[in-house]
Amino acid sequence: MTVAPPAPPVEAADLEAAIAAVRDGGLRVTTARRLLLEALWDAREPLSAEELVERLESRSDVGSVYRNLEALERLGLIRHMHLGHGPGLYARIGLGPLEYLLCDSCGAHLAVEPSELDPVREEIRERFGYEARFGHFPIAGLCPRCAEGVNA
Amino acid sequence: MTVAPPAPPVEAADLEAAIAAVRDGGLRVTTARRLLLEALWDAREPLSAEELVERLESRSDVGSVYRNLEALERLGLIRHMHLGHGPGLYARIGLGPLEYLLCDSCGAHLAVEPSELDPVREEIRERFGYEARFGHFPIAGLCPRCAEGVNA
DNA sequence: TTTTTTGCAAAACCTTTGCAGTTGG
DNA sequence: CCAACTGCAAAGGTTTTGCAAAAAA
Repeated sequence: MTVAPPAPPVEAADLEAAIAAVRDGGLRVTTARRLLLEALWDAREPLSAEELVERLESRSDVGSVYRNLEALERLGLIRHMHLGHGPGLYARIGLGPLEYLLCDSCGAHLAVEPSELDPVREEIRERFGYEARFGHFPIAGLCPRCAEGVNA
Repeated sequence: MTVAPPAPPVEAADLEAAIAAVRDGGLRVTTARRLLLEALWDAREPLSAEELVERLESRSDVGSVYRNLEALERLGLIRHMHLGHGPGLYARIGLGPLEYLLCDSCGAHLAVEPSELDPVREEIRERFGYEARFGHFPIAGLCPRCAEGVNA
């Protein structure tokens, strides 16, 4: 699981477009890849490699899934994120809001449009020169509910 | 490795104070714990469990080190953070700046005082109600150098 | 003595890799 | 046909856990 997306993201409109992008990328369109793409394009939220394997009903294996996830990410068709501890989660580019806030205490996470975080990003850019991105590692902290509670 | 510090942080002024805090916390002051505390109090930067074991010169083992790190964190004497992939890093409360910005591309990280991030935190609190903390999971993105480069 | 803690070893969890056989183009 | 890809199985890195022996109070 590499850290930075090695290619500019590509939002494939649908499964067909994604398959075409695989072919255009010089990769072969195999059964394992087609099924993985289907699972990713059907998903309503980011999924772990293991969850994806389950959805493949043993028509592929973990090793191949990881290799293919990496390949698809290199093509810029999908991305992965780390919402707290636990396995990395994968999603097609274009699935829902793209950036996250995570609660360290209860694990809840809030998905938001990047534009909503632009003021925050701007503040960070001005002060530190960093171009912050919260789609891979989220903003961590306490959600409103937990911030009320006993927790510090 | 739990996510949220289960006790209010305690800045132990020195090793003696830390040892006292362990005793006051109802835990026994064992050789393994004393050595671990020494390593943590000698450290100039956050260390992984494995690095700590090395510094213990086989006078303790990984299992005990993890158990004791968890215990010390529960007491609020130390904390841990995740700077990118790789092992978690542990540091005594009070060691250097407390919050981080991490570069997704080159892995460099910038440690800053919490007060420097207060405006950012404020922005986030106003918009989302989250109380953001960047001492456990850092702000991720691109550092000034990498933001210049080819990388997106 | 009693309870906590240790060291060791095994396992759990997530991910990567080597390899020989299979498949897409 | 042949390079790319697959499934399997083994291993890698990090962290957790069971247990009998050891040590703290």
